[in-house]
Amino acid sequence: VVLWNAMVTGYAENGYLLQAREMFDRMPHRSVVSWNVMIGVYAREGYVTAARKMFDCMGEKNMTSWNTMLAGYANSGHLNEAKNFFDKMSVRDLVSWNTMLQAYSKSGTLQEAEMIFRRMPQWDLLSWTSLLMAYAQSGHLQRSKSLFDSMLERDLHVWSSLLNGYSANGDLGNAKQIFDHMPEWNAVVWVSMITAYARFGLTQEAQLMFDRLPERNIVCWNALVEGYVQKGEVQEARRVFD
RNA sequence: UAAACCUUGACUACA
Repeated sequence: VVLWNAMVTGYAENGYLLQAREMFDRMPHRSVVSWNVMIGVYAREGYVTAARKMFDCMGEKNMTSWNTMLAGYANSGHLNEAKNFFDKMSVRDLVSWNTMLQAYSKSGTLQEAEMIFRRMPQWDLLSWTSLLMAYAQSGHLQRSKSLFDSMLERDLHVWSSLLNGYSANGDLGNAKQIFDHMPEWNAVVWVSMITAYARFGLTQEAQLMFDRLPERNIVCWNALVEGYVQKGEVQEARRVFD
């Protein structure tokens, strides 16, 4: 059964939704995980209704089944369904709470996010990061900063969320400072920084950043080109593009 | 048997 599950997952991850389903149907025996996989697959591909059907059809459910379905609603923008579903859950673990918290953070409803955060029985790094994100995205930069300062554990996601709050709100000075104080960098934070410069017209700063990039992926290039385009420096954009 | 399969977090654009 484990091997079958792995196969189904493998098909789905490579975009072969139909083959995944066919595999699932052909399985001689299905475990809870098999059903969970299919629910996740459908939800991720945007077929939330199909996912829900599977969820209702399956017999024994575990925590992951509920969380997968919840995430399906949350990540496809069905915030109300997510909330209803969440309220119906008789048992909620940290993942359930984090999923709901992130859904609210992403949707910019800061108050709901805070409410969830307060109601949670426990927190982990993801919970704190999500709240930080909620503050950052809604422009409450001082709050995100003090939250950051109170955090003992900080991984790249935490740094990146803080940085992105500054850059998205045009506080380039602080963004740069955070960037310079980071213990390590990856493509995401570079792009965040480049985008910020580009968006606010500092194309030469963006270019400088870009030149310092250790590794460049397509997203980095897009960010730089976009900056030139927005400023109307079409020939520069073209140069980069070529 | 804390060994193999499933669920939650950061960046650009496009859609």
